[in-house]
Amino acid sequence: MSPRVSEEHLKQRRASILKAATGVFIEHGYEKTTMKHVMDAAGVSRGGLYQYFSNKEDLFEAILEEGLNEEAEQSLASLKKSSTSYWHLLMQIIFGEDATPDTNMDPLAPSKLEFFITGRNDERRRAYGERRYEMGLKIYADIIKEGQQAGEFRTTHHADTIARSIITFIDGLALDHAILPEEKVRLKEQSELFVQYLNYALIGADSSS
Amino acid sequence: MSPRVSEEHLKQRRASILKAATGVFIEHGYEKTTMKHVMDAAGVSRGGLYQYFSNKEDLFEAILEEGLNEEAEQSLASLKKSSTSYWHLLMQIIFGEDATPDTNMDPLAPSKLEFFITGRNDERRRAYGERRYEMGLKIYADIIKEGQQAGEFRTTHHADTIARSIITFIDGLALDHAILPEEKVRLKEQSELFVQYLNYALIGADSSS
DNA sequence: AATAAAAACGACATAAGTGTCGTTTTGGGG
DNA sequence: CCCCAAAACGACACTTATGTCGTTTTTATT
Repeated sequence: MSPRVSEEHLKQRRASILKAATGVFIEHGYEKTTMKHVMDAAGVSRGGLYQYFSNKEDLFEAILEEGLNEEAEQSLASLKKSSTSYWHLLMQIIFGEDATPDTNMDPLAPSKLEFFITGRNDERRRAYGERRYEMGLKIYADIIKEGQQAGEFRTTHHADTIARSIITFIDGLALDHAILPEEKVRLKEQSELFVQYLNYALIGADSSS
Repeated sequence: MSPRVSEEHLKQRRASILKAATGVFIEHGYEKTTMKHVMDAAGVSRGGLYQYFSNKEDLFEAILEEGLNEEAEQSLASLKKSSTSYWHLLMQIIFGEDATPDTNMDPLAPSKLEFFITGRNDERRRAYGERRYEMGLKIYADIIKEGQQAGEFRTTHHADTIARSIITFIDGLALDHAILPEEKVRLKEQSELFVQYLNYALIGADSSS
């Protein structure tokens, strides 16, 4: 009675599968990728793959979960550097470290949209999507509320409504970006305009930065 | 040599299939519906169905095309009643006849999103999506430009960028609405906030209507 | 080295959907 | 009333993906 098998290097294998799978999902999208694709990309057999993940949905959720952890860390890190202002903090969370609209997007975003849209009639998937939405919503809403309490943001609008609008806008951009070629979306211009919008809703002045 | 078969009642059958298919797509979404579903819903045999539509994609595009015609008519009709103002016209096109944000959404919208997202790697589908995007864009952009030329709208922003943002916002709402339950999206509140901003961006005043 | 637990493998049985094609039915013209 | 083109049918062959399961290979412990 001793754990005769390998140790925590199961983690490595699992991670390697997850990494390969991520690449596959990025390339083919959620619906179109098959376990075969993942097997080939990860260099693992059918049985081997199923030992770690019982199906595609399970696999994809594992990837989502990973991303969630990273995000959580990052936003926490940002929060700690929030010395400047709530506005800057908000920009950081939306646009990343440099707090400025750029042309980068999560390459997995299209697959995520697929995952939730095509699964919208599935009880479980729907509930999962809602949980994630709530989490994202809370992050934005909390900051806005704090900013309002600190007097930095005006209280003309409900923090909640504005937070929802942020998500809606980001989702819209992700969607358009998934479907249309780079040139047609104009990520940067639209983001800048959106920042102005936020500035208008939160501060009221006309200088966005 | 005489057209021995039925006459324009082919149209009726085609229309009836299309109608049934629309219902199926609304219920199951694009990816999940099968030709079998449509066959059953339309009360037509496999061979019969394939006589009218060579596959699911063909079928769905036929539905899209139908909608496009209706839209074109409607927006044209609206255009003719544009006596009031460009602002009102814009609101009408975005929110429909009564020009006010409500809670209604195209029930087929989720399936449309699916169709274009899952097909984003398909040359043909992608091109089709882009064409539709351009069409929508043009409608908004033209009105905004006209409004600017007429002096009703200010020219602070490119009409094009604003038009793109309108589409992005609508897409975002459609996406969230597809995934989340009614209560969580807050269609109305979000739309009202967006309208306020549009008003601000196009006119500058703070009274939205 | 021996060994045993379990990790990895891959063939297989199953399931589901697709598009075709030969046959049957139908309806309008002769 | 007959006829035949084509409309409608539905069985079929094919394809593709899934998840399981008995077998083989590792690998850490003894």
